[in-house]
Amino acid sequence: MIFTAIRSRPTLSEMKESEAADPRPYHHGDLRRALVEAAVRLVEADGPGAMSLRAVAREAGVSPAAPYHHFKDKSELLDAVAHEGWEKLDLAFQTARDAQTSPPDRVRELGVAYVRFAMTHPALYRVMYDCSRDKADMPAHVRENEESAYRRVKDVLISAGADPADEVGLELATIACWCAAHGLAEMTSFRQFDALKAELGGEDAFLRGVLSHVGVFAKGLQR
Amino acid sequence: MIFTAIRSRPTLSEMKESEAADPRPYHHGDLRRALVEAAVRLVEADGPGAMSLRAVAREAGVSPAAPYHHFKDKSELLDAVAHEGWEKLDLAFQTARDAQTSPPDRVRELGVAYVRFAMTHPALYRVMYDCSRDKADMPAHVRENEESAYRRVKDVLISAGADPADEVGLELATIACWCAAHGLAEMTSFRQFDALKAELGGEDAFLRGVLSHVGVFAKGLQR
DNA sequence: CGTCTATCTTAGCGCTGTTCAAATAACAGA
DNA sequence: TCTGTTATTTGAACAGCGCTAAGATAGACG
Repeated sequence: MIFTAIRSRPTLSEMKESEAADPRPYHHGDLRRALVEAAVRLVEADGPGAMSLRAVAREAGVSPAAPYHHFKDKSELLDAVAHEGWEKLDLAFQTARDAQTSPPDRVRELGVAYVRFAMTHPALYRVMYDCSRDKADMPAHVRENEESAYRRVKDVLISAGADPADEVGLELATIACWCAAHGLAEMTSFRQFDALKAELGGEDAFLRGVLSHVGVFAKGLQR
Repeated sequence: MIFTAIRSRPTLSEMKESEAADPRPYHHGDLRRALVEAAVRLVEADGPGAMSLRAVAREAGVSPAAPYHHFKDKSELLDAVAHEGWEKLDLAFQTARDAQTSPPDRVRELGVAYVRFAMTHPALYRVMYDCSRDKADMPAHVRENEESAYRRVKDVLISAGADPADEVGLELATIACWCAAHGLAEMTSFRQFDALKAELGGEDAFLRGVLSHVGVFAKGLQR
């Protein structure tokens, strides 16, 4: 068997003492994890379109049918990829929030961090949004991460002076934040703006320039 | 031949007196047009993912290979679909611009019209953006329409009081407008916000509430 | 009328997502 | 340690996809 050669991984008994997290790694060790990692690798390398289930299986060194015992669908695998993405985004958010900046600036820098994330992981970012958009029946764990990032924006807004009592206003402001950042994230890749970026002296200046038109980014919160 | 039965269309000689626009309609009448229309129909009906070239050919009543004499690629057909979309959007913009509203409100209403378009034609809207995003080598006619819509936003901003001399500022404001509207367009489909929409008394109120956080939408232009 | 060219078809390649029965590896209990 | 059960993986197969190549056909043009 080719397989025993590939699997230079811990056996079940060995795994149990290191990390007994997931149900049970069998033949492969932890194929589910391996598949997600391979998928992320392929998506980031060649774009979401190039990520076929068969290619992922190939990358992981298993047969084309193997993934179907860990994901009912291709879309379920993509959900897992998106999940990974939301976790990375949340990490970027934490870093931005903890940076040494005044609360109002912190709001804007959160926006910049968001857009920067989208630019650093464009394909992953696209998968994240396609997953969120396509399904009314969004899987719980994706929704969870998405809401966690959403809440983080809201928290920064509050710390920047938003009134937590004005629930509706706060909600609208958070959405406006997110909309502007998401919109900007999808636009920055357009070559059209290269000249403008140069004129402003770099990409960050461009981002800040656009975001400063959004009230909450520009001057904290006052409705 | 099945074919002669399907073709109850003007022959070449008949066409020449009505509209001699495109190179030459041969066997089918004007297959190129028929394919684009079929494609738009399929996209709007079943989403962009369901639009296969073969399905389009089937819908138009021709063989799977026929489209390749009018489009070198599937992506080229999608470009044509996107083109159709940008034209529709531009039409919606004209209507919004000509409505009886004060210039500052006109800016916001342009945003609302944009988002409404995206909600009315969600699949078409997605095709439009996927086309714009995917290619650095965006086909000229798509880019053209895109820029026409972009310019329309800028014009409304000027008519609302923006300083045409401040080119950079105007550009940034236009982009901010577009970003917020595009971001909002992609978010409104999220079920998450249904409660909030209800609380605000409808979708339009929700849209205006979010857009009012963007400086240019809220109060015309002052930088 | 014959020739020519654009248009369309038929057939086929390799790829995809997905299903199914059969094989295999790990575990549980004797 | 052997046995049966179950989770995991494979191999083969299906329909559908984008796309190509070669041949048929219909209209345009001399």
